[in-house]
Amino acid sequence: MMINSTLEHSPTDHILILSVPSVFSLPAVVKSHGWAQMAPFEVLPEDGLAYVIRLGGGKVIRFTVQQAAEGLQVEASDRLSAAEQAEVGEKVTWMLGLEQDFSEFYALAMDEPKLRRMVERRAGRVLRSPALFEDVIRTLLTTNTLWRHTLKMCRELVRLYGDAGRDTMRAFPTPARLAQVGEAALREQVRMGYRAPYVASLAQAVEAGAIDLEAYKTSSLPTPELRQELMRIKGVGGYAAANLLMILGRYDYVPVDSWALKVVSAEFFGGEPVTPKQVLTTFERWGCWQGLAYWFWEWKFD
DNA sequence: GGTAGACCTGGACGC
DNA sequence: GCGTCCAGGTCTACC
Repeated sequence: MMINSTLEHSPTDHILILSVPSVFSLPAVVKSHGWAQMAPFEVLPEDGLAYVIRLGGGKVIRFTVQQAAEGLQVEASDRLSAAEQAEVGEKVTWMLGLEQDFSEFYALAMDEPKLRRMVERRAGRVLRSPALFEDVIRTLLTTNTLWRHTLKMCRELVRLYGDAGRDTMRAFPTPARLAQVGEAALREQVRMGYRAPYVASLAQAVEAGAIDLEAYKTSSLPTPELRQELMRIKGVGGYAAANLLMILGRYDYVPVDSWALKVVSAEFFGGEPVTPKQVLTTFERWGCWQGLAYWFWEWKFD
């Protein structure tokens, strides 16, 4: 797919400057959720970001992103051709959600004390992987396990099956590679457990062209229908679908997990146990922004 | 539409 | 060292 890149100029053949929206914060994107802790992402000092990417031509590079006075400075580990610079610019634009506008939500959120701080922090964008395939896999790895296990599975996936670049850098594995690796190896080497068949079958479907995840980025489907499409992927239930919809810039659903039950209980129900339905009802009033309102709510439980 | 049980891993805990 | 329990979403079968 094509994202309108905000590439402003390239001072050298490995440094790009991207223009950013007037309301934007790189630290807010980096801290938006746990993706920045997952390989091959890396959090840099002062909330910069590094990522190892496999470009369309197969070249594997590492790039860093830092917020600078003139915009975002993207520095690659290798010299890039003009086409590669454009590709990196396009990917970073998508990953940081530079095309998104939150002014409508901010206007509503400023009237809610529990959301005012996120507006002041210029938050709202959630960090994305360059390809939706990668975000679906990451999301599958977050389900039904502890965070440290999620991080371990992702790290092993990249270490064992990611394409190698210079030094020790490795990119996230391609669908083709994971399709070839297969379920048994994912189960035994990555310790994915019952998630292994889900990851293997998704990789095979993407590789065979049976599912076009990238098309979802620009899909004109209404959100409920897009949600149904996502939930046709084995292993993607209500929570995972809502999470992926947020990544796709659709905020009509709240990703209800055990944490949501806990914080909503503490915040709105005096600590009494709540059902997923009660969580959804609590944020219903935020309409097409309810996912964001939930995600950036200033929980007293935090 | 709602519910129960199985699916896995890895850490904590008791013996 | 071994066994048991628990946390964490989704799937499937069943009502």
